[in-house]
Amino acid sequence: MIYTKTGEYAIRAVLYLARQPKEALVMSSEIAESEEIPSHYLAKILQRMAKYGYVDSFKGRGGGFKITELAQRSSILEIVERVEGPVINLKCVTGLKECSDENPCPLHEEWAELRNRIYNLISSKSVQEVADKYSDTLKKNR
Amino acid sequence: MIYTKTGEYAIRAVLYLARQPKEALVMSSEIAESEEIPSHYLAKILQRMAKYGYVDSFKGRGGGFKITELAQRSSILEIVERVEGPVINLKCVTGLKECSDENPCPLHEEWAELRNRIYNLISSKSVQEVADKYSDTLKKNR
DNA sequence: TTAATTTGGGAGTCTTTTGTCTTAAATAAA
DNA sequence: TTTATTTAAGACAAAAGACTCCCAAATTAA
Ligand code: SF4
Ligand code: SF4
Repeated sequence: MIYTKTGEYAIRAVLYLARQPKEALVMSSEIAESEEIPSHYLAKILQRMAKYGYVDSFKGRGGGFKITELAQRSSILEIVERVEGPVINLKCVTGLKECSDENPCPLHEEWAELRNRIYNLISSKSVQEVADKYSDTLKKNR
Repeated sequence: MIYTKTGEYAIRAVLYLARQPKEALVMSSEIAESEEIPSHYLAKILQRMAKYGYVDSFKGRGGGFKITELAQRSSILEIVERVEGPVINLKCVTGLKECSDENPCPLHEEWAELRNRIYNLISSKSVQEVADKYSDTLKKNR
C-alpha cells in the first residue's frame, strides 16, 4: 500500500460505512469481520475517527457507527492523512539525496508526473462517490 | 518512499558506487558520509549486498567496496526486492477487500495503469544507465 | 612482527507500528 | 433496577524496522 495499515483500515471502514443504507448503525465488530481487520485495533481507529468527526458513534445495545457528512464529502487522502499523521509517503521512488527540480535524477520527470496522478487519484473524488460507484459494480456482478 | 529505508539506502549506495571511476574502491564510511546514511547501518547493508553479489568487498587498509557487473545491469527494483525481502508494496491505493479486475473499485482502472508505470519506471532501466545519466546532470549543473 | 585499518558477523537497543486485553461509561431491554 | 450490550479509554504485548556496539578476521603498512 502507499499508506500504512492503520490508514488502510480507516479507509476500508469508512468506505464500508458509506455503502450502508442511510442512518444505519453498524457495530465495530461487524466491520472488522466483514473487512477482516483485527477487531480491537479497528475499534481504536473508529474511536479516533469519531473524535475527528468522520463517524458518529452510539453506545449500548443497538449501537454502533455511521458515517458523517464530513467523511462523505472528504477525499480518501484527507482521511488517511488525518488518521495516520502528517503527510503521505509519496515523495520519491529512489530517495536520492542530491535532487530537486533543477537537479533531477533520470527518473524524476516521469516520477513527478506519476506522483501527481496518484495524488490526484485519491484526492479528487469524495468518499461517497467512490463508495457509490463501488456499490454499483458489486451489484452488477451478482 | 515506496520502499523502506533499508531499500532506499541500498539503492543510494549502489548508485553512488556506480558513479565512481572504474575499479575504484570506496569505504563504507565514505558512502555513509556522502549520502548521509547511518554508518554502521549502511555497513550491514553493504555486507549483505556483497553476499548477493551486487558489490565486491576488500578488507584492510585501502579496502572498500565497488559495484559488480551484476548490479550494474540490474534494475533498481531487482536490488530493492533482494535487499528488503520478497515484494514491493505496490499493491493498491485503497486496499479494499473485495476487488479484482472483474470486480474493481472505481479507482482501479487508473490505479492499475499507474501501478504498471511505477513498476516499469524502476525496473526498465539498469542501475548503470540511471547512474550515468545522473552523473551527466550533476556535471551540467556545476 | 606489530600496529593500524577496513570489512564480517552477531548481539543488543530504541522506536514505531500493530495488535491485545481489561475496565469504565453509556445505553437499552428485560 | 438489573442485566446485557456496545463504545471509550488506556495499559500492555508483540513484531518489525532502524540503528548501535563490540569483537573477530583479513589485509596492508610500518
Ligand atoms: S530527482 Fe526526483 S525522482 Fe530522482 S531522486 Fe530526486 S525526487 Fe526522486
Ligand atoms: S479494485 Fe483495484 S484500486 Fe480498487 S481496491 Fe481493488 S486493487 Fe485497489
